[in-house]
Amino acid sequence: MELRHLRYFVAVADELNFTRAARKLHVAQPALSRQIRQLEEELGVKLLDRNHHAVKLTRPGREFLAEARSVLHQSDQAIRNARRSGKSAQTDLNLSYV
Amino acid sequence: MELRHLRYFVAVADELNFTRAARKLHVAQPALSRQIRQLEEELGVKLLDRNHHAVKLTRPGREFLAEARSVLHQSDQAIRNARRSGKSAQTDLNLSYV
DNA sequence: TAAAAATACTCCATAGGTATTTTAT
DNA sequence: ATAAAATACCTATGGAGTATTTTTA
Repeated sequence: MELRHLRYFVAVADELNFTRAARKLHVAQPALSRQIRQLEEELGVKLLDRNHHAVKLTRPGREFLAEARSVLHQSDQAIRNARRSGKSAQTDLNLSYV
Repeated sequence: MELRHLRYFVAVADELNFTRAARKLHVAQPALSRQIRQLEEELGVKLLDRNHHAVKLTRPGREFLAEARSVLHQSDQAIRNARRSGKSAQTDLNLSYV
């Protein structure tokens, strides 16, 4: 599993529509379908009910969605913090040269 | 950034040695080096000091390490929960057929 | 000079694209 | 008939491997 799977799943869960989600993600719809299927296969869990015109989260899907959002949020925070921390480390470095 | 970058970074941070970390990850050392470099480039932050024989975490690296571990832990939990949730959803499904 | 990381390439796995089919309304 | 997802097939990006070079302790 990679963050890409979580990003894609969250997009589909938000749209409840593969075609629209794919557009938002700037990928083709079949590519998105494949990644979601791959995720479900790796988890061994059906996350979405595709009932033709109506995409619906399963119960495990709803639970996984909350955790996926949380992981993505946390990884974004890690990136932000690293960039901030990098800048201040740079400042420290400069100071040590004064 | 993908989870792979975090897995690789944590492995190097644990070993403080690219060669050993690569062995543990079952990848070649140059592949590992590239992914770490890529991560640093994406973050715009040097995470590791490679001082030839001595790999050391930078300060931003130490902070990022804690968050990387946390993200990986959380994503593992999400996988576990999904599998558990999937099983119980299956049980529910069966029950509804009784 | 010996160790470890970085480079330079090559290769291939797989993410992604296009075209088409299937499905259910 | 239409809209949306799945399938089939192809392309190509980039992750990974091998061989080699660089670096400095």
